[in-house]
Amino acid sequence: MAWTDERVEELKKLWAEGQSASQIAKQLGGVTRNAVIGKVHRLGLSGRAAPSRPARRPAATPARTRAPSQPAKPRVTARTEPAPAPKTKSLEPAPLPNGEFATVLTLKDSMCKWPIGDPATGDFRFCGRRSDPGAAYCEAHAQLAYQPQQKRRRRTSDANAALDAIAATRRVNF
DNA sequence: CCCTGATTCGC
DNA sequence: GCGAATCAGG
Repeated sequence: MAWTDERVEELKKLWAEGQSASQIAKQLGGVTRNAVIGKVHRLGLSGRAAPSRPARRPAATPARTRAPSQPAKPRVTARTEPAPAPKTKSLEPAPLPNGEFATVLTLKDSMCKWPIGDPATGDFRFCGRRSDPGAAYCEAHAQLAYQPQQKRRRRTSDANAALDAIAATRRVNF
């Protein structure tokens, strides 16, 4: 497509109306928005009302130095920090027989060993509820721990918190 | 990721 | 002169 007088006029009109380059390109057809922008600049009509974004330019930008041979653009994208903190919520409170919470020292074989809390911050204990001797967890936690593949499709936030706690425990004890 | 205009430069 | 590629930013 060539820039005939008519097309140029249409371009001027649409540009004056505040249409974006891509919109104009679409209406004119046969050209890309880049073509439109390029033409607009050549015609010397860049600035407009400001229908879209003002977006000020540093002007003196190193600009692009056409580098077809350039391997690739390193451009490091802001990295997201790993994990702030385990921060486990005690979804499953840890009741206790006497007045203390079950700790690694008081944990009995017949107690639920479901970890609760963050070992790193000290507020950590085990569920401690009754569990079948030899069984790792109480009935409630056993259900959380041993979920059928099918139902595990979507973990509950409780289960996730618990798993986090387990991971944290291992980090500390090993 | 969508979009915007701005710029450079091979054609 | 043209416009793809690229940039910088919303």
